[in-house]
Amino acid sequence: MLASLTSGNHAAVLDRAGFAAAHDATPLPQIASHVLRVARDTELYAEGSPSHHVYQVLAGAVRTCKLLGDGRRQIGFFALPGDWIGLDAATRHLYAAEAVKTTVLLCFSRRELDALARAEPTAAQLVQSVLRQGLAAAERRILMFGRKTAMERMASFLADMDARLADGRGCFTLPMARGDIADYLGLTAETVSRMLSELRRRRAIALEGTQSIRILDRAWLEGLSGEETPRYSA
Amino acid sequence: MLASLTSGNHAAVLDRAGFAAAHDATPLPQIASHVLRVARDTELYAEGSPSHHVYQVLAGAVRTCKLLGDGRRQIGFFALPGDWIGLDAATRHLYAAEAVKTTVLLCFSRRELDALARAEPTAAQLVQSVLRQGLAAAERRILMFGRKTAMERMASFLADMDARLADGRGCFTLPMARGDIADYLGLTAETVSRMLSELRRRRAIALEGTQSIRILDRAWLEGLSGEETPRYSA
DNA sequence: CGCATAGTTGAATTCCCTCAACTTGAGTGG
DNA sequence: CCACTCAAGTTGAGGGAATTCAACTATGCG
Repeated sequence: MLASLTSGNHAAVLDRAGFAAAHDATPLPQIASHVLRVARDTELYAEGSPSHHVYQVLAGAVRTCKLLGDGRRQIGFFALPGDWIGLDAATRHLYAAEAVKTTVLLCFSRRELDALARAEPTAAQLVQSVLRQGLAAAERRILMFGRKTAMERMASFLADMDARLADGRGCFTLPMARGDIADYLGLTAETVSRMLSELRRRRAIALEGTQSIRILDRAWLEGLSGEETPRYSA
Repeated sequence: MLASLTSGNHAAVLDRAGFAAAHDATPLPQIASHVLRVARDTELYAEGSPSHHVYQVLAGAVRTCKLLGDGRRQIGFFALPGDWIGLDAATRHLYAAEAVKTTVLLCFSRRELDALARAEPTAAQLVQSVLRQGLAAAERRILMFGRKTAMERMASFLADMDARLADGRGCFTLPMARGDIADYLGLTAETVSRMLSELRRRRAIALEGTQSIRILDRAWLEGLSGEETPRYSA
């Protein structure tokens, strides 16, 4: 069942021993799943490959990405613990999925999930909800790409990461490198570096090493990220 | 029922007379709907407003858009005949929706649609499929925004419009103005105009008036749009 | 400790935006 | 039907934000 998944990459399938504990994390305990541990830069599935499995991240981080002919790369999104991957594909994956660092995932059979969704309205609603959230995230990103400057993109990214992985005191460790952030934001690694330096100079953030970030001035950062047009307030 | 929808804009609600014919166009004949005719620039719903209705375009065109504080505008997508609008919102609309020109729509109650989706697996699957297609479109756009040049964006846009509204001989009439295209592609109206002129000079397209376009060299156009990395070919 | 990779900083370039002038075209009323 | 008007579109010149290219500095791993 996992042959197609493991072939061509270095994914290691854990046995069902370490399965029970992790299993509680998913709201779909009815159908079979495997826990998967994959190393940094391992490809979960290729761009354009048929969609046989769906994953939920338990630990680590995954990037979805797409390449243009000349090597330009775009990262679709970063999946962090709790996030789903591969649910968007109807039959084939538009983007590839790769582990940003050592990552643990739950792997579901797409066919079983579809069957469950047909039989169980609750499961169908879960799928619908995940899709809707993905669409909302994509739409926010479209605004960001179309109309935001490099600094505004950086601020939006940091605000997002702060919301998704901060410890409560505004501290978090980025799982991904500068180049990944650049390809996610539609910038270059140099520009990302410049923006981070600029933010540090203005005391909006503090950097410890290259991956650890502390948000010092969240209000200013969110102001920078541009969002603010509640024409509707009912 | 339609009070909340018509208040604050100039939408005119047609009576149920012209309803039967249009009704056949939707795959959801089980639940109540109204046919709506709205004038150019009419707002269907505002950015951030609660999501009470869902629409399907029968004729005309709708743009979804979002404004930043300083007036920068981003268009999310253009809904053409057959397309759904407002299904992406969980509770509130992220983007506003406005008619690009005189437009006829089918209007469904969100509550009824949700109820139907809960009761009828077929309806749930339709919703899921619309969401998935929307997500796929958004992901293509993310790639476009992140990594494509002005000319590549223009070529992608023309290829998309060609696929969605051409008459078979590569002729179609754009429903939207240059400024709308610009805000859709994350460019300025001037740049859109320059790219179109450039494409005409290179004999890739022919312009008749400002809205009518004929694709002359589809292959070259699609090459320009950048997509071409089938790493996977099974 | 030394090497390789990742990150930072600077200088020059490029692509697109801004601003401005001009042209086209659609709609209106004489 | 034509002239008028105003919005929309086109084209050019100049400027700015982000990229590219290159050098240098950290960082982490054997």
